[in-house]
Amino acid sequence: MGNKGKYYMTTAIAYTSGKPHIGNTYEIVLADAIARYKRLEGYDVYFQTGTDEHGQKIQEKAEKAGITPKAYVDEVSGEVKRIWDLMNTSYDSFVRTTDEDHEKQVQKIFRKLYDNGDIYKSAYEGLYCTPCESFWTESQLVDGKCPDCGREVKPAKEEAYFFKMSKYADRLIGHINTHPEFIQPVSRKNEMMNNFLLPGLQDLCVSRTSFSWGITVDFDPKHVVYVWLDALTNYITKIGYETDGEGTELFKKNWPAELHLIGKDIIRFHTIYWPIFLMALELPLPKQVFGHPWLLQGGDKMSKSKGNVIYADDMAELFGVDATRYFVLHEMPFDNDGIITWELVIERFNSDLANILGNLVNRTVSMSNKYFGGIVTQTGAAGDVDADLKEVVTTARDKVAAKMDQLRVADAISEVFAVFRRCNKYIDETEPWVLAKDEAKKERLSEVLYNLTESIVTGASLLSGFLPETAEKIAAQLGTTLRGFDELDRFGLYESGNKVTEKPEILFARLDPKEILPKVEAIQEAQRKEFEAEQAASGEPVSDGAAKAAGSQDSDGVAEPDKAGETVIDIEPKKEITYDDFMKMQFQVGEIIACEAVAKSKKLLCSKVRIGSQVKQIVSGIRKYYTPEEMVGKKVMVLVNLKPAKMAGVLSEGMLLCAEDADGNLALVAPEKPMPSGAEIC
RNA sequence: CGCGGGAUGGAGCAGUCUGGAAGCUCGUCGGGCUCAUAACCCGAAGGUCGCAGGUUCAAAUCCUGCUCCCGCAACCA
Repeated sequence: MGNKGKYYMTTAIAYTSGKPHIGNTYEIVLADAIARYKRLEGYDVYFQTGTDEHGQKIQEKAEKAGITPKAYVDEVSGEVKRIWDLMNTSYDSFVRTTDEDHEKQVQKIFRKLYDNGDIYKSAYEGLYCTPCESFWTESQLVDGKCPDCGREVKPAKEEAYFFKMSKYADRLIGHINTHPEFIQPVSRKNEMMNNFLLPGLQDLCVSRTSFSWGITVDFDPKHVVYVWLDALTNYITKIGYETDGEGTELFKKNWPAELHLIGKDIIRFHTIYWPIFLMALELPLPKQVFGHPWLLQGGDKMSKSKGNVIYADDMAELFGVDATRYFVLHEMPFDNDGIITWELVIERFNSDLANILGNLVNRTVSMSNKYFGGIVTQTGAAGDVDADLKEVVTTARDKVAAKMDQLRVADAISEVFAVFRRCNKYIDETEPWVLAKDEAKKERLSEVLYNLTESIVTGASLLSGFLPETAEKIAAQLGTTLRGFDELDRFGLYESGNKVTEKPEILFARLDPKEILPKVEAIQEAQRKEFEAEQAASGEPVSDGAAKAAGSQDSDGVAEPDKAGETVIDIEPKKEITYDDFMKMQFQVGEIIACEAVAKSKKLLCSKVRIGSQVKQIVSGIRKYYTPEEMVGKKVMVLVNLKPAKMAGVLSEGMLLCAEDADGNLALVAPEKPMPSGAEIC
């Protein structure tokens, strides 16, 4: 295999806030398919992935679970790695941003940029939401309130370090314009240019003081390095970049990267901030950044509480690893989001893997055994249809290569299957079972089976980057090994007289949706239970909660639900309040005199509530649990003096109080004995 | 007017940049075949390319306006 040079590629590092679902897993499978393919082509590939483990969110999650942030990320990072390994991904390096060498180097990078004057100390001014501990800009606010929680924000100031983005903007614009391949797909390039670069870049805040779980700024320890300077730099630190030296051989060999593979949501950071950081460090820029689309769950948003999250390990258990890889690779279009449902997975499995591929291998091997005792011999007894078969087979490699060069992996895999489809057609055209009845046509029959076997070996070799295990299995069944890239445009390399396996193993047994879907239901049920258990666990006292939270993360999605505490749930305790705080809130009994669904919303009901002599309009997110009809006439507990707000365009002047269980099911709270409308609740 | 993405036969998508006979996979129906996992092969039906205008010899494709879905982004008063 000729060496075509080095190929350094990375994925985004996965944020360790929870177990990655199939949408997250897509990226690593896509990356692996590219890495394996590039190796097949003859590149010296270095493939890096890993986990991003710092930040406020993780600090909070760890606190909630009652464990240290490090223990929390160890757990989740392990889970990520487990799934990456399960999916048979051939990464060369799995990095963690909590690795000591990375942290050290990030500190040095931060200092270097500061010493160079690219980073300066200033203050972050903005509108601050105290409960959310977040800054917002004027434009992010919803109705002048925090977009996360809807509460009031107030102007605030936080000391922070900033990076002078504007200094490098012109250079970056120049680079993007002269390197049209830099941002892929190209539609993203325009988005970046028009929305961010051309209007003028704002300086980027690169430190935080509001939380501590991060890499400390060593010369100003109350700051931690904010995510982008921490996370993006893994691409250089973990191959051995040194701020004050040449770096390791690995670094010198591999930087700049050929490809950063990322989700479309973080294109901005990889095509604007990251290149600018590199310019500031006087390093060359990566060759290409590809922002892939997302794999979305059909219809509903994925949510653990609904039990409809699809995880790679559940899929692998039901369908196998290669089938899971096949689905995500095949179903994902190039620049639109893909859709995944269990039904679609079953359909694809049956139609492509079982029918077209598995059955082809099976029938071919069976015929060789039946007619020639498994011996495949090239006799030279050619037929009219052979030429077209050979044409399809020997040109497939370059078609796949053309698609892969554009990173159109789904199209590339379709090109491989075109070979298998052609083989099935070839069987029909040549009718081996007819040839077998005529002793005089024995040589032709042998040639037909040889051509088929040869074609399948080529197809399997092309498939090896996408479905590595299956490709190996096919080669083994045909009594041979997979071919190198240089051999794939030739025909007739299968050794004549070779013997195929006597007992062909079914590669993909057809699936009956009636059998699979109940299993899916069981998985979803287990997921809901697990979610409940986690909710319960996170409210537990610290000592107990730690064990439970860790344990639940360990599970593979079909964990036993927590059987204890059937009807009891604990929630996260809030801060103690004073009696005065309590007295600020006015609760009264209200009678619902009319109620209707809010047209623009799926969840909201709009009620007219009589409270004493006045009537208030109150919007509540309880449509799932109450019909408008059954609401009318109820006497319920109302928080009366809540500041009115608009929801889905409808004004709401108070709040109906509900009890909520771990699943989020709601029940209205009502006085236990009849009370008049307007009665104070105190 | 927050930003962005989408709307193409029953389902999922390509085609739109660079205008020039509506295509792919699945499903349905009909036929063929029996080596094979009720698989395979052939054929057919099925589409006002979201709506309304405009540009053009010609529009799914370009322009303008509109409607509906979705994401950013909320399991929500």
